[in-house]
Amino acid sequence: MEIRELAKRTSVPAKTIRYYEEIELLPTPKRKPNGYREYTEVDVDRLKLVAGARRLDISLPEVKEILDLRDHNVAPCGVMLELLEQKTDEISRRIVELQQMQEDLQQLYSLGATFPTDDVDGKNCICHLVSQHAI
Amino acid sequence: MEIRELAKRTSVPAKTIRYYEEIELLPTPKRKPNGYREYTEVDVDRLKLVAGARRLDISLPEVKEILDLRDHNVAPCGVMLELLEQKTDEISRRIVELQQMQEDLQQLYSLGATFPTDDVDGKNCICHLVSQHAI
DNA sequence: TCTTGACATTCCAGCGACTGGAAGGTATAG
DNA sequence: CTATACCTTCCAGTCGCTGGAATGTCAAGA
Repeated sequence: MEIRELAKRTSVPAKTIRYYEEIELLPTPKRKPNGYREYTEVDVDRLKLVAGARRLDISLPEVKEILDLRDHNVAPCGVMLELLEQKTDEISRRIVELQQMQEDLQQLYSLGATFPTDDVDGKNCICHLVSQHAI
Repeated sequence: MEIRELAKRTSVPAKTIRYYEEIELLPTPKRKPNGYREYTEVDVDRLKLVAGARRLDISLPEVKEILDLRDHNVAPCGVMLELLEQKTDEISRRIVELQQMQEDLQQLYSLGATFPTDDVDGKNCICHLVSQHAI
């Protein structure tokens, strides 16, 4: 199949597929006589793994690690499990961060909304509150 | 004051200050006879606003918009309030996304943990689950 | 006076994960 | 014959810095 069909079957844009090839995440495919890339079911499988992992916010270097194991006939399941656990932790932390930021934003908003909105950076301007918003 | 002190007083690295100048977020400062940048309290205030906004995940183009208003003696408070509200919404959405991802990860993990970890991409491999993990 | 070290300057390159666009080739349908 | 819908390559841009090289400046200590 040509790149367009691979793109369709994996929901990965053709542009992105070429990019993955460039960074050696996907092997250089065979070419048709006209120079077009030609893919097989194996490529579909491989790219589906990449796409699934990306949806789980697994980075491309991490995906590469998994694929490299598989390419050397080493089962990557153990590494994948570890990775998923690690991602879960990362995301938990990120959620906490965002919730904190959410609180900060809302607090500033409530306070700032009581101020006049025509103050060019006086002390009663929400901009002043933002300036003072420390770490 | 020199760049080092401005950096210290705003907790913004000197490198970042030069970068902000390059993208015209900060004005080109006066130079001392030796070519070193020289800053004043006005610069401290301006940079504090930038830093505060960045901590609230407000993008540099958005910060620029705010500063441009202020530079033209237009009170940016209204725009800032809108921005904070918008950021709150964005972050809410992001939190929901991450929570969904968290669930997905945990589900895959639990299921995958029951599989053998020596399967080179058979159907009983967590990698297979990841491949099938649709949007 | 010399040297050391801690600053300063500029410029260039890289991160991550694409995405857009230009310039050109190819295949197919009307 | 042309329109269109693909394909190809290559270069540049996004965002917000950050690192590093090469070079200059300044103050303090031996």
